[in-house]
Amino acid sequence: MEAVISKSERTRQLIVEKSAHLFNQKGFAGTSMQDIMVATGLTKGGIYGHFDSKEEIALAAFEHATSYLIRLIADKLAAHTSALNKLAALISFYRTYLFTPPIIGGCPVLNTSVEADDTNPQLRVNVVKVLDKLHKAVANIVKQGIEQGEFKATADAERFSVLFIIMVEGGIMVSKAYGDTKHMNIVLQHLEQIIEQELKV
Amino acid sequence: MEAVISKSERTRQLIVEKSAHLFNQKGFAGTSMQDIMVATGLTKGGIYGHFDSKEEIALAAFEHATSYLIRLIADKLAAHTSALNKLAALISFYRTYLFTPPIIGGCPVLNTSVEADDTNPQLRVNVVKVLDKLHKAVANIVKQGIEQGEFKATADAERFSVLFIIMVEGGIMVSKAYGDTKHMNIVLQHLEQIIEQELKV
DNA sequence: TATATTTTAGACCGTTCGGTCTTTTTTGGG
DNA sequence: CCCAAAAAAGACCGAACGGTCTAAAATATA
Repeated sequence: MEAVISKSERTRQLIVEKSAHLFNQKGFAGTSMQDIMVATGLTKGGIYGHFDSKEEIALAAFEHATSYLIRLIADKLAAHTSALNKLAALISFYRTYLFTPPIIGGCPVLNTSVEADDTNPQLRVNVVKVLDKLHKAVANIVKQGIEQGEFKATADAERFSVLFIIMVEGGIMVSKAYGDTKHMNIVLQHLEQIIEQELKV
Repeated sequence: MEAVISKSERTRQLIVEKSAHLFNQKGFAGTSMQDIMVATGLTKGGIYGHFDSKEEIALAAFEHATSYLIRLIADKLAAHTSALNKLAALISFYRTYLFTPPIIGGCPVLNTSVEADDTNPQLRVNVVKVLDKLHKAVANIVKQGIEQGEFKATADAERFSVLFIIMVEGGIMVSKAYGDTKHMNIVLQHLEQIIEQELKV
């Protein structure tokens, strides 16, 4: 039973994909329907046949961008069974993040959060949901590491996860501003140090 | 020789102050001249008599917001001579940051950086300049601490400063998204731990 | 291949955008 | 208090905004 993708569905995905990159670079307010028309090669009618508003496109684009990122990360993690290796894979993922960003324009969670937190409650809620997912994913790795005897029983999974996310997001922001991965590397190296000193048995 | 502030200068400052808050909450693209007109109580003519474009207002607003923040921080630091106390004052400053943000809408450096890095080269350059100032300020405290014998001679001032800025900015972003200072507190507590373990003699 | 249905084109809508310009008002030095 | 200079008002501009709607084209089913 192969999933037959209708023309409509393909067009919808095209709009979502192209918009995700636009919103990630120029923001919601900074992206016009004209931009989306040019990027997709569609006209107004072609776009509004699939979405009721620009806002609806933005929500779908954020969902697309973040679920894609989460899938990428999940794939990286699935390649390892050791918690230590999983964390190493995560760090390696973010080390190449700025060189080859999966979605152009940096981190959609960071970008959307900063733009939406004071202006778009719906998007803000969705940002929090993604942050929660990431948080649980990292914390679960640590918990698993404890169970597997790789990490100290006293290791604080929640705390490490919060530090991890904050450092990665902060690192992306600063490195992107400078256009230099130096800062990102420093922070990732520090995370490795925390793993070594605070987590590992 | 008292500085006599002309009417013109007072109006200009009003525009800059009000705009700084608007841009910090809604972003550059998300703030309209109409918004600025309402916030200042001025009309188009009154505003464009002082600035040539919305962009020029944004540049002045960013300069205003960041120099105000830097002044606030400098004041906090000036109250102490010990490097340890200076760092403690800095951490205390950011602990209350989210409760009582000096400029509504979070951190102007974070907000402007995220919006401008792909869209506004001029603003991006100014963001980097402010980040450099902050970086040097923090690094200098550590260097001073080394000279004063408070910190280990091997302490890496540059590295600590990078970590400090990244953690604070990341912490603001995440805490603001959640609407909860929990994450900010975790990261600040971790910074205290770094000071304790890596800097202090 | 005929045809009902779905999808897309693109003209069109009212509104708002950033910005200009002339007129009126306010300011402040003499 | 006068009056030249400075500042602010607000009507106005063309362009761009998000969104609608009908006609045309493409699609999918029988």
